[in-house]
Order: sequence, then C-alpha cells, then structure tokens
Amino acid sequence: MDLDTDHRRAPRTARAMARAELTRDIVDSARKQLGVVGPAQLSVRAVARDLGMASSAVYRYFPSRDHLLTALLESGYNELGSVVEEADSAVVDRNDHLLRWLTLGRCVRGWAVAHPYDYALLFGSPVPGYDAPQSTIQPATRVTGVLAVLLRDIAAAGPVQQPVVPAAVHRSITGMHEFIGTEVDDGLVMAGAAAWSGLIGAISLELFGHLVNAVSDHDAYFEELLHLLAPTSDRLAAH
Amino acid sequence: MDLDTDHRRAPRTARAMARAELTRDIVDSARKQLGVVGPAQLSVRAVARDLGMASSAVYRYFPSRDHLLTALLESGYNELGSVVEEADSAVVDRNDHLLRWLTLGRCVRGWAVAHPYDYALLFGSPVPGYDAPQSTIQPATRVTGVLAVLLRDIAAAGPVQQPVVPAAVHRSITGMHEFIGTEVDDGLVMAGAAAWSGLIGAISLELFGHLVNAVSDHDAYFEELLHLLAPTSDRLAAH
DNA sequence: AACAGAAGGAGAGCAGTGCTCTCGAAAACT
DNA sequence: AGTTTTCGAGAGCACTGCTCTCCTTCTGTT
Repeated sequence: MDLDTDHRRAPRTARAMARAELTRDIVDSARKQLGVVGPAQLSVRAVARDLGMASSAVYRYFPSRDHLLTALLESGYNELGSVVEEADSAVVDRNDHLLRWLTLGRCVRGWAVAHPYDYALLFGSPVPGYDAPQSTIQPATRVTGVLAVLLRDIAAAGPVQQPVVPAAVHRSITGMHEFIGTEVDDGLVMAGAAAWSGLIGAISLELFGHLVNAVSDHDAYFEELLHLLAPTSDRLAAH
Repeated sequence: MDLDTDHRRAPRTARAMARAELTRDIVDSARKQLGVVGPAQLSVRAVARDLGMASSAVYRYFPSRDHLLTALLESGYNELGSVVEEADSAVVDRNDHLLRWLTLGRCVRGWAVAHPYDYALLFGSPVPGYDAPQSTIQPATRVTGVLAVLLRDIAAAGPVQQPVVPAAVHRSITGMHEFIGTEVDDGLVMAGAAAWSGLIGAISLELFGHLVNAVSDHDAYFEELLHLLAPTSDRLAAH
C-alpha cells in the first residue's frame, strides 16, 4: 500500500484500473445526485442503484458515507478552485485589482448558483459529527489562495499601511499571515477577511432563501454588493 | 401563568391545555436535541422516546417532521430576535450608531456560538425539499428589523446621501425599502445589506470550520471584523 | 345524565436508510 | 499450480419518517 515505493501513478493491472474507474463512477454518480437532492439526503444505496451494483459493494470503495462526502468535498473544492483560478488568470491587467476582485466574486457566485447543493456542501452547515480530514483542506485553499495572491499584489503595488489592529488580533491571524504572505500588513489581511466573509454571506443569504422578499433582481443586487465589499475600495477611493 | 387571563387565546378545556403543554414539550425536547445532533439528524422517534410516548402520537401534534422543523425555526428566530432586540434597547446613547451595530453583531455571534446547531438551522443550508412557510418569515424579520431601525436612525441623524446605485439596483431592492423605510437612501440600504452579509458570512465561516488554521483567537478576530463591517464606518470616518 | 362524535394514545407495519456480516468467484501474487 | 487478496452479491440489523388500525378518553349536545 505504500505510495512512495510505487512510482508509477497509473495503475497497470486490470483490477487497479477497474477500481480507479469505478471509484470515479461512484463520485460522479454521487455528484449527479447532489444536483437534485442535497448533501443530507445523499444515499449510498441510490448511488449503488444508479450504477447497478449492490449497496454493499460501494463500501469496498468508500468505507462510509462520510468518506464519500469527503470525496465530494474535494471534488467540489477543486472544481470551484480551478474555475476561479482560470478566471483570475484571464484578467489581462494584473494591476486592476478591483476587476480581479469582481471577477473572483462573480465566479464564486456563478458557480454557487449553478451548483447550489455543491455550494451548500462546501459552505453550508456541515454534516454533524463529521469534521473534514486533512485531505480536504488543500483543495479548500485553492479559491482563497487566489484571494491571497490578489492581496499580495495589492500590497506590492500600493503603499504599505501601518498595522492599525490591536496586538491580540495580530497574534490571532498568524495563520492567515502564513498563508497569504508576510508582506501583507494586518489591515489588508483583515480587509480581505471582511471581503471574503461578505462574499460568502451574500451568496449564502441568497441561495438559502433569506432574500426572497427583499431582492428581486439578484444579479444587479449582487453586483452592487460586490463593489461595496471590495477589499480595495478604500484604497481605490483614496487615490 | 399570565395566559390564564380571560383572553380568548387561553385554552379552557383540559384537553386543549394538555395539547398546548405537550406541543411545547415536543418543541422543547426537539430543541434540546438540536443542541447535540444537528437539524438533519433530528429524529421524531427520539423526541417521542424522550417524552415517553409512541412515535405515532407525535404526529397528532406535528403532521410531519418538516412541520416540527418549522416550529423550531420559529422558536430559534424568536429567541435570537428577542435577544438582539433587548440588547439594542439597552444601549442608552441611541445616537452611538457604531456601538449599536457592534452590539447587534456581538449578540448574533454570541447566540450562534452558544447554539451552533440552532444557528445552522436558521442560517445554514436549508433542509432540501423544504421551503419555509409564511409563519416563519415574521419571526425571521425580528433581528433584521433591529438593523432596519438602526439604519433609519442613521439616516435621520446624518445627511441623506444621494442614491449612487444604478437604477436596476434601486428597482431590485424595493422589498428592502418597504421593510426598512423610504427615508433611507439606496446607498445606506446597500451598506446595511453588505454589513449583514458580512456578519452572517463571518459567523458561518467560523462555526462551519473554515477558519480552523487561519484564526486562533476568534473573539478578537471577530471584534476587529465587526468594526470593518460596520455600515456606519464611512460616515463616521468622514465626520 | 346519556350519548354520538371528536381527539389522542399505542402498536404494527411499510419502505427506506447506513452499515456489517458471510459466501463464493475472480484476479493477483508466488 | 497453488495461495492469497480483492471484490461483488445477498441477507440481515438497527434505525428512520410515516400510515393505518384499534381502542380509550374526553367534549359538546340533547
């Protein structure tokens, strides 16, 4: 089972190939169900039925329903992450930080609206008694990684603000600093955190039905909100 | 009990009193379970077991599990709403709008941290195939109602900004305007929406485990974030 | 006070779930 | 070729939401 001795990633034996194929099929079928039914209602037996196999056979590939959900978590994070990464790299003017923020926000919301149950799995209430294992945190950081790079570029372009946050806050966000980079000051890190919080909150409120009687045109509303939430707004406004 | 006064709401017959009592007991037991197990795992049979009755008897009071969840939704919204209302009214200086915003935010987060599963029920991913009936939207507006009053007071105290939002946005948020009041201009309404989005997003990210490796001292971090999210920040900073 | 009818409890039962076992067959390794 | 691992299938357990029937108890009316 040791992966370090197995240099060849591609499985050679027929059985290993079949296993990889079926593992993918199971995840695909489960994600297909996620498009209809929501994470809590996702059923191992329904996946088995969809693939024409016995439900017990699925457990040869995923030892529990939670492990299957973990795979879906990874899949969703990776899909969202690659969408955001691609869109950000498509912005030609790298110094147009506002546009890059808008692109990131539009991307995340666009993907969330297109895959509401996947978004609910990623950013909604977690399944109780289940904490994400280490394998999911790496894909989860891809989309926030794009934001981190943006913050770095903002810090590199503009003048570095003095850290105006209390020492307790500075100490508390060392994890963010390690992830983003030490050249980004506390104020900008917190601005990014506020922007990210606002983005996730706005999408969650919309998708989870908290704006039904408040907002009619969600596209226009979100676009305006995105401008307000931009971490660069004060800096851009100050020029 | 004050219910025994001769208002027609008070049930007079023994059976009606027993029904009201048992209905309350069921909701209480369900909310007690919510403190441990999460909305999706909430079990009607477990409630019945807790109360020492047959599971089928519970269906005499709540025709389905979703109806029970609706009652929990109402109960949670009312509890959170009354907490926030009380805290806001305890702020003596009504013109200290920043303090009132901070109080609101601290209240919501404090309640959410104390009742994570209740918060997940209210603001997390909704149970699939279930849309909240009309009876829940009134309690749901209590906490946002406090924010609405705050925005009204800000608008009344400060100079009215010109609506700088596009016409499409103005048309889209007529629902918010009707709820908040026409004297609040578009810009302030959107600032309130952004602040509320950021608040819900920040709490959701914390409670749903998205800050595990990023933030160590959540209290200090949230306090700083709350200042950044304040809808009055630009106005206060501009004075 | 007597009685028809409504209300509510208990239990059995149905269809579904996650998950665990055993058993036999097929593939892989030696 | 023989041995060991791998994997599919099926039965089964404990649990769920929910329905149906049966029967007791309470209620409003005569």
